[in-house]
Amino acid sequence: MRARTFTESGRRAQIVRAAIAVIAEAGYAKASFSRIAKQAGLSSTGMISYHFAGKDDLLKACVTEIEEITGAFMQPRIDAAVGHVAQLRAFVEANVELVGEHATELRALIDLVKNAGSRSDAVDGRLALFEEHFRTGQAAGVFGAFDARITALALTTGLDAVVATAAANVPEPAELTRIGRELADLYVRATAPESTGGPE
Amino acid sequence: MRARTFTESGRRAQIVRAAIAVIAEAGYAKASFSRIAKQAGLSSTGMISYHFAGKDDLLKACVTEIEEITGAFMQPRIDAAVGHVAQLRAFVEANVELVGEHATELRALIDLVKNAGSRSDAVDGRLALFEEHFRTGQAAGVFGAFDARITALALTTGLDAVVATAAANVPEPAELTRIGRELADLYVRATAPESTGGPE
Amino acid sequence: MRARTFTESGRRAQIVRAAIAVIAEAGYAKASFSRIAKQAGLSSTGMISYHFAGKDDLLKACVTEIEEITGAFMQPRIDAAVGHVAQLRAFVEANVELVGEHATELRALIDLVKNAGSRSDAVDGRLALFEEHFRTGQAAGVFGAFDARITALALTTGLDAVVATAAANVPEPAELTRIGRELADLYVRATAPESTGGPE
Amino acid sequence: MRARTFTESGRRAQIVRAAIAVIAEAGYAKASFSRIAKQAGLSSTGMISYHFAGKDDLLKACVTEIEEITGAFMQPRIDAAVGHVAQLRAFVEANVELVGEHATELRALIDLVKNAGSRSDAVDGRLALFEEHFRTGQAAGVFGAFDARITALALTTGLDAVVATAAANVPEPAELTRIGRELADLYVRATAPESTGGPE
DNA sequence: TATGAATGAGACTTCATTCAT
DNA sequence: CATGAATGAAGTCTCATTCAT
Repeated sequence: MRARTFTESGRRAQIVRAAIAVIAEAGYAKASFSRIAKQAGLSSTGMISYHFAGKDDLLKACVTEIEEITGAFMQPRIDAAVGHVAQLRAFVEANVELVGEHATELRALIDLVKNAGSRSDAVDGRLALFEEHFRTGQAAGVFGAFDARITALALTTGLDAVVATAAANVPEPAELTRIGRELADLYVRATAPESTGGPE
Repeated sequence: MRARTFTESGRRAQIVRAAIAVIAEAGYAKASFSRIAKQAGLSSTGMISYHFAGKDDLLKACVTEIEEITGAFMQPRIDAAVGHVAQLRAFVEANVELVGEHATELRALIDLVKNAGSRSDAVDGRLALFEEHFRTGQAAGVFGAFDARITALALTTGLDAVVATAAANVPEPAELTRIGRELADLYVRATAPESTGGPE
Repeated sequence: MRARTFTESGRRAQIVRAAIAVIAEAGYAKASFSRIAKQAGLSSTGMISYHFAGKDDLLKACVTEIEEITGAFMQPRIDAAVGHVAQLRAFVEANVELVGEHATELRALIDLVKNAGSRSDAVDGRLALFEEHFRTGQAAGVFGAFDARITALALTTGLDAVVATAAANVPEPAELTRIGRELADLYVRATAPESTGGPE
Repeated sequence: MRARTFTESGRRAQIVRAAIAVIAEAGYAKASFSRIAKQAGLSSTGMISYHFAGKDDLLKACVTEIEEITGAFMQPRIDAAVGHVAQLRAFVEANVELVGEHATELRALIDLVKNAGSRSDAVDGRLALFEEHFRTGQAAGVFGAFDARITALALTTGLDAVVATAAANVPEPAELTRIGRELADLYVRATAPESTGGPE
């Protein structure tokens, strides 16, 4: 059985899932109404226009759907972590771990966000979240004195790339766990306070 | 007169430059032969098909052209640096600095790579370069024991995002320099050996 | 509550009134079942198809509805006039006066008749009425020796144009009265006997 | 050989003529790119989009084309007339006479103007021309004291209706001449000064 | 080389109508 | 009666590509 979030139901949800599948497999550029209709088992593209105001509307619904799925997976794990560093690590590891369960959705989401143009509240939100997280952590003394915005940008996009690569060719669960730990280590190192062990 | 690399000449080069301009300004999705022809001052798209085997061929030529331009700027700066860490820093700083001189080309390149699908020799090459650089640096003891491939992937894409953001809204030269230094610092921290930092 | 003629009732009448409103506001070409359903507060176009055999059927019902409304207004005024000339004048003045009370319906009617194609019993009827009126008036010596058909055609359509113009931007009642009088004067002049003004 | 005005040439003109034919025969509403392409012997509607910026552009070109044709016929006849009354008569008669040579174009033009929405410079121009003609004629004492605007509106649209009717079922040339004379008589009567018929 | 014309496919959207519930 | 879904056709428009000149 497919996962289904509470915001969608019936044909509308079916179309959204078909769109996600097409975007994940064929890419954003090839995700035409024709392909999506075929994937959804619909006889015409008119049905999509019937359920959605336009292509943007459908794509937004896809993003919303995926974010609900990913949020349901990641949020508890992030909330379970205590402290700024642990939460950073939890976010990274949860995101990579997610590849094991929702590779298709993640591939679609990343492609959607890449080609979002302007309408990317989601990415902007995450970026702002990271930036704010860094700032409060810096105030608490658990992060170094780096530029919060630049760092947030570099680390979130780097995370996306690792996730995308993993999603394109899903590895074993153990390897996935290792990748998440590696990346989290990297980010923890990158954001650690200067203090003692600073070489060079 | 615009810089002209040795691989392109005459109309072909003119079309490539027009394509780069269109991609940078209107985005990959809107970069049709029509727009490119108009930008190039051509009265028909036929000339583009005459000079290029197809759209892919033209886009590849764009990537090649941009890489030569960026390479000419970055390579000397990288070569001037001595040691693995310094070269990593030089690469990052040069890439950010490049925004000041070739924002258009960088915007186009990033859009091109985003929508590359599979055929991204350039990105794969840079990724392999970073990975190899990390491995030899690790052997030399100047980098930590991280996973070279994952780290290369995260850091190169993070760098791209920072460059793209800067290119989309080019800041003052001084600010550009600061951003490069910040990012380089971040990456050096992220890749540094754990405890007794061994210099080189 | 809106006026309701005896031929229509319930949902059917509601749809007809919605259609009239849409045609008047958005124009014949934009009067799709979707728009009409929305205007009628219906959630689906299915109800329209249920109540009407097809689009033509609905449009005919609109014409009928409007004609009853306009007839109820104009007929008493025409009947009150005595003599061919006075009746001509009464028709013209009543029609223009009608703009003050049923501009929406008149705008819709004119648009409907314009795009009638062939099935315009209403217009044909009025044309025949005028023609016959002119003929009997000529026999009575109160009209000149003009061609009744050509004159009827030119005057009825000219009247429509004046009404349409007034309905599109409804003027003050006094101005409306003046326009009606002006136009009636014009038509009386145009149809008067040549030399010795024939009384009646 | 078909008439061809100097503003159009080649395929563009061919498409315009096809569009005019389709509008005249099938009506404005049915004049889709598909029908026009078929009429023009084109294999696809893309060709129309290639030559015209959009449907509006094509329709405007049709109007322009027809106006050149009609203008070439009518203008000399109007210019040959001396005096306001004679020119009014010349305009009416020339317009009706035109049915004998360009019925198709006239039917198309009338349908185009009817569905013009806003972009009807042509009709507005003619209306203004009539209105101004009436005003100057009134100042010269050859027209009565009627409202120039209302009269212009009623007479021009009445003329259109007579022309459209004739064009839909073209009568013999002699009958055409008679219709023109009848209508001109009507209009001259309608606009004549009240009492002492002052000629010119 | 260069042009302009032509093609055929495919894009998104809207429409009137039908039908099961 | 009423709804919402579904259909299939047709609409305008853009695209990459080809070809004769």
